[in-house]
Amino acid sequence: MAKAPILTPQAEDFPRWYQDVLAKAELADNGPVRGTMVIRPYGYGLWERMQSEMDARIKACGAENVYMPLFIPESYLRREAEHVEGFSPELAVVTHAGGKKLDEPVVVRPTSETVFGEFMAKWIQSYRDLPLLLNQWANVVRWELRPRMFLRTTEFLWQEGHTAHATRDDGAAYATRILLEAYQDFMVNVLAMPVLVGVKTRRERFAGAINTMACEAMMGDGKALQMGTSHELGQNFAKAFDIDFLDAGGQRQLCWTTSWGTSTRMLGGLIMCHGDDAGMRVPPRLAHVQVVVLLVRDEDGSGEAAQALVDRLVAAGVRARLDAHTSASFGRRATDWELKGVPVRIEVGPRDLKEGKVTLVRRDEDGKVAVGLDAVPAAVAAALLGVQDGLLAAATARRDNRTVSVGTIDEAAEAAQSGFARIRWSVLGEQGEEVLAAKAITVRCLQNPDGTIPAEIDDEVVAVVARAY
RNA sequence: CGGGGAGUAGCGCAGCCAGGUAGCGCACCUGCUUUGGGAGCAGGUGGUCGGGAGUUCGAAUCUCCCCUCCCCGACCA
Repeated sequence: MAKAPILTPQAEDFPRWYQDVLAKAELADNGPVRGTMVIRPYGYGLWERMQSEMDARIKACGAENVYMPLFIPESYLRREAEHVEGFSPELAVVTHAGGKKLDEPVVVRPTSETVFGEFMAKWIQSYRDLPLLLNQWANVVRWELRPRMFLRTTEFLWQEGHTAHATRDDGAAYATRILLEAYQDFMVNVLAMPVLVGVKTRRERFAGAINTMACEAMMGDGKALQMGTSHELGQNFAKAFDIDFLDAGGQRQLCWTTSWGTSTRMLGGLIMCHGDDAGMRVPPRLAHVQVVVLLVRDEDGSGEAAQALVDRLVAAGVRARLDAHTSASFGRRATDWELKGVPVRIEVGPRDLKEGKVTLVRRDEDGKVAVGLDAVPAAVAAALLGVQDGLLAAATARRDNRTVSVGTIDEAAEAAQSGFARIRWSVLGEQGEEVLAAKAITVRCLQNPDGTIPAEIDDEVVAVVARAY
């Protein structure tokens, strides 16, 4: 008798599939306040790995971590006109505290450009203080009208970097460096997501920025997800917060600032990029559980053998975990680990052990292979590399198969129903962008024909358009 | 805010029209048999039926008021 599928099949209802994965892989629950979420241990473990990998890359780019307060005076937001206009509709404002009405309302940070601006102004006096490269890991709140778990929640976790530079070129170079060396490198090499990089159109630009760059990924249903952004803020915030310095010639000058962020949204992107009808598929370099050793049944010393195998793998630097819950059936446990997307599973039972073997299964492929006990560490290492490459190759193939180059706006609208469309920006233009926006299609980024970030918007520049989350 | 639905066990739902003191599936607990692909059988735990008022001998069910949530449209990491 055919069993009902564990998850709603992707082809039947992709959003429903996504919700099913969140619940069945024990990633997150809805919080009690609309738009909030409770991140469960398995989901949070993935976020911690993301933090760890991203943090190392950010520090390699020279930035240091700080912590700024959750509460911001409302007046700060008002100092930068575009910024307040962009964010005021989604602010959470505290008007009462300590049992009385506050003289000045306090906003819960939606992002921290303003507080960083205020304090960078204090800390920067001389050109010798530049560049000032700061980052923080924090929660922020934006009162979203239509929340979606991980993708758009009222409160989310992120890192936000804020830097100040002596020249426009230096700021632009740093914003680009973060986008490429921290963000793109992490997304491609750890998350196995082949993100596109490019600049945003004026319509899609961050509130208060003079240039916004982004990493854009394609999800399993062909829609786009912005995975991270890096902004040149010009001198807008420097003007608003008096971030200035004395240059080598003793002249007072305004700084050029940047900001850049990636969030728990990446977790949603990871699920929708690699997941299949059996659940998540977590790339090994990210996975906090890279290998699960599944004890089939505890007989004839198989329990001890499984534990010894886990110990050997851990000693070899593999993030391995033992599943010895033999009170649950084999099939149930195998299914549960597949839902969680653990890259490699090793099945240990008396039948194979009798021949000195165990069974190895890759999450990204069908089929199992028998491996001699002594050969397990090498086989695991090879399998982990294989899954990492396999996931990136599959995501890249899908992105390329579902991206078409078109010559007209109508063709772009048609192509964006199932994937990405590439159209010359000189053909589309801001008017064409409005036409597509009416059909819920947006310009995800502008690129050079070879996929690099354009230094200037010339006739060669290509717009990548798609429906987006 | 505009339009459409729904609130009954942890989750998913039936019961409501034709009032009689709450039921099904999953989950959970106990026992036995199982365990190499979502176990089976038996027994069991768990609900002031979103809140309040009213009608009635009696309300999940009928009436009124309130609250909340979800889905579809305009913003966003």
